[in-house]
Amino acid sequence: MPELPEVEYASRVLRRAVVGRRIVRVRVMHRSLEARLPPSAQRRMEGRTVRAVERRGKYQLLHLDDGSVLLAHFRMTGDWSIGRVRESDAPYARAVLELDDGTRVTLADSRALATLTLVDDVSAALPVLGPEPDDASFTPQTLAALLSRRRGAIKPVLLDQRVVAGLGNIYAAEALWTARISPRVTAHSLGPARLARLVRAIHQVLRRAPAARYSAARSGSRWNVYDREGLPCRRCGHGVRRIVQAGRSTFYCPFCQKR
DNA sequence: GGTCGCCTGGTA
DNA sequence: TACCAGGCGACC
Repeated sequence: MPELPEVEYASRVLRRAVVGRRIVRVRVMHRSLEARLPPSAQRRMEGRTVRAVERRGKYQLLHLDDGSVLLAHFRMTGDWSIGRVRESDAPYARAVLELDDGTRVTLADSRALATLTLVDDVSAALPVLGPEPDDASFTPQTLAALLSRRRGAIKPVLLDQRVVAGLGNIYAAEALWTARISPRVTAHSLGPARLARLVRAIHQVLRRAPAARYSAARSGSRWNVYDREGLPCRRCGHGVRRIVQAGRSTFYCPFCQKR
């Protein structure tokens, strides 16, 4: 999935295409999606007008005019493809919204892990999410409070959406590199100075993230540590290491990211 | 906390 | 052929 900057960009693309438009037809072309968005929900969406599009963490919320909300989550490989109803389906099309102006919004998702759910009560349906990284409430102090009882390594903790909403595997690694903090440090052991660096680093890596998809450029050249195993650290030249934490790859510089 | 499963595709 | 992948929820 895309992480926060990509989802933010996708939600803007979606907003431009759908707000004020009426959904005339819904199609679901993949079994696992069909289970989450059954024909009854598809029928219910047809004829509804999209009032607004919001983003919360990596979720996109399409507010419909009957009060229901379509929750979209891209997981690893989802994305919107905006086209016209008369065109042939986009590659990896898993679901389609056809709009009254002839626009076709496609959920394109090679791995088919993305989810669409129609809900009446968003707060009941959404998991608890931490602050948005750009929210004023995301500070070294509030982060310290959230980490105070976390005895695990900081990197997997940063992926916990209850701590901060929207960070994923790439930008968690990038932020720790920027803050010169080892991904293996126990979360609650970080003091005020390092927490301040971490908050600043999270802001910085997200702000500098390109809006479009990762695939737009080659990996290894666009990040400071992510996907750079064995390559020299861009800061100190020491070899970047890859370890596995909570089943996910972590890339870091064992020399200049301190424990 | 860690591990697995969900799905499918790209790459070594 | 095997391993890896931007996420996350269920399970121990």
